[in-house]
Amino acid sequence: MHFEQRTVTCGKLRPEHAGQQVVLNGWVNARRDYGGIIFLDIRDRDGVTQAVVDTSHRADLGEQIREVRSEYVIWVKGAVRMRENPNPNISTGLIEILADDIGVINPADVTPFEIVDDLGTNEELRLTYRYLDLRRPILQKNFFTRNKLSQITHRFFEEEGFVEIETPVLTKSTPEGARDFLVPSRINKGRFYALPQSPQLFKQLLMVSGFDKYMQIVKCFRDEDLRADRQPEFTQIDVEMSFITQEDILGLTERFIKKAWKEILDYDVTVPFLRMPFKEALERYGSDKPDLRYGLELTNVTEIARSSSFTVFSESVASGNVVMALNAKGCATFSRKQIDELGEHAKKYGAKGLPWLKVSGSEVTGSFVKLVNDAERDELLTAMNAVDGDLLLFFPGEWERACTVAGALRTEVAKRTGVLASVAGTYSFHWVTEFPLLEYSEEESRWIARHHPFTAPMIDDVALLSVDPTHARAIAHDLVINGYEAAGGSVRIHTNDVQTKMFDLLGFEREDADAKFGFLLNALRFGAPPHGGIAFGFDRLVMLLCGTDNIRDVIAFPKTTSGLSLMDGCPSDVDAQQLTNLGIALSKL
RNA sequence: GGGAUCGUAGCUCAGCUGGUUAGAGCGCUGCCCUGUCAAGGCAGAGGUCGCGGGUUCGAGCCCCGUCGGUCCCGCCA
Repeated sequence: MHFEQRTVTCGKLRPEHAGQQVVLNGWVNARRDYGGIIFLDIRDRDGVTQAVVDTSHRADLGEQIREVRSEYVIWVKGAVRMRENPNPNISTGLIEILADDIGVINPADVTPFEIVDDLGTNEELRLTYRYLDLRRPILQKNFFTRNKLSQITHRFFEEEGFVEIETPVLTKSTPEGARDFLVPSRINKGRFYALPQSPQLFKQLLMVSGFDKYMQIVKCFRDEDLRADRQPEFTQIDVEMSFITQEDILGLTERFIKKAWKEILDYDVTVPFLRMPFKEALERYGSDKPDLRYGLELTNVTEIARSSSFTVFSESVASGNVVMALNAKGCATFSRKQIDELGEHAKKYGAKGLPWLKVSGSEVTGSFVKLVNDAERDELLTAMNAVDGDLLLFFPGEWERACTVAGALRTEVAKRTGVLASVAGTYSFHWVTEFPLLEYSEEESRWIARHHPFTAPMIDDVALLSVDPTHARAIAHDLVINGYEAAGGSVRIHTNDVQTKMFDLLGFEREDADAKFGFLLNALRFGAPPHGGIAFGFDRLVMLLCGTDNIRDVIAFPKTTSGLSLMDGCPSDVDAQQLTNLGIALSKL
């Protein structure tokens, strides 16, 4: 079809262009037809410009655009002129194009949903027609932000002396950590590549090679269940550096985040970030990635509970557990039903119940108020700074579990009371450090690495490894932004003997460790420099910068929470011949 | 692996304790209209109530199964 090529995009024209002859190309955003005069809003990625077809100006044009409807691709030629009635809502609202000529480049069927920003359409349909969903300006904006962060990242790390090196996508399956996506090998039947969960070992090997400072914006793959902020394939900014201490990694990260927030949001980030040991984060906020934009801190009331006449408390403490507590400020107005809902929420996180007290005027009521004497009751109130109107929630249980449940309720209370909404548009950045190196897996009856098995223990805690591994801390660091784990990393083990010891501790037989990680253990024998690094969740950073809590809003073609792509229908069946070539037979499902 | 919730017109939804011909707004189609930008007026088309089975005289509604979306727990070194 004939079309005249644009001379300008749809967001550029301003009053100073009045009188100029221009050509626009784009999609019809809206048609407003008055018979003798027809308005067409033309949209491209740059904006929207109004074109006017005036039949008193060109009598034939009305017929020419008779069929033109929303989402037709058209061209319009005409002169820029000032509007009689300006539209303050769009950047080109002061001007319009008086059409001298106009033509259809490509017609469009009626779209399954309207291409507007405030769309109520369900995500299922949007993902099926993702290419139409992506026409919406609000979504396009996210991808311009994503691109901007990508460019800033490359620029920043290059200026800091980093070299970007690509690591393999077809790699070796490793037993620790997330489930791998497997790729069958045709040439080596019965054997499989794994898609990388992260380039962890490769970047460490690059340090052994002497590249000193490596970075990569890289796709990673984890075959685990999805969430609002988790996709099976996602993008990381992967960073590793040599001859450094943890301080160097934290400092570098702070400079990077400060630059990104400044350039994209013109937001001044204060550095250095607050640092909080893992234990403190759990104890005060009930999470290893707490949202510090608001308070609502927890209180540990274990010592008061120890001698409580409320046996749920005293027996919990007697068995070595704790009692954590949350003062839900101003929530005494919650109905019995609302408190029950909080109880249900607590149960999801493994709580058995949710003891509570309510302070209304001089009266204290609650689920266990009759079981404790006034002195103990007042002691609890004092410890928690309770005043009239407060609702107090209690969480007896094993320390980490109790803290986690309390933390989940802290978030829930912040949501319900509007505290969370009140901090929208603000940011809190902090480090969580001193993570436990190991945790005991009841399921596997062995120690497993909390971060990963290549994380170095804190110098002070090396001696603990052989006597009290539970309390050994790692030189690890998570960057938390608004309650999201935005980045995580560590200083790595760089000697063969410590790495061997670590594998011993994790219950690997020597032969087994050699078979799985022998290449790393070998590399550490040939002069590995001390090194460490960090990996940023690129998609999550973009989410935060775009102000969305849905990771699918910043990934062009995402999967649903069951791992399907509704648009192209993957994963899909394959031909029997393909399976034969790979030496694969499917068992009955 | 588990829990919650949703699926009715192209879209967003309503549809009572099961009861005649399943409704509304937007969109769509046609006509009218020269200053709108959520245009307006008039008229009209459009439904296998996700799918399969069951209960019942009768099912959008109840039961069982199944597919799919979303959110969460487990999981995510």
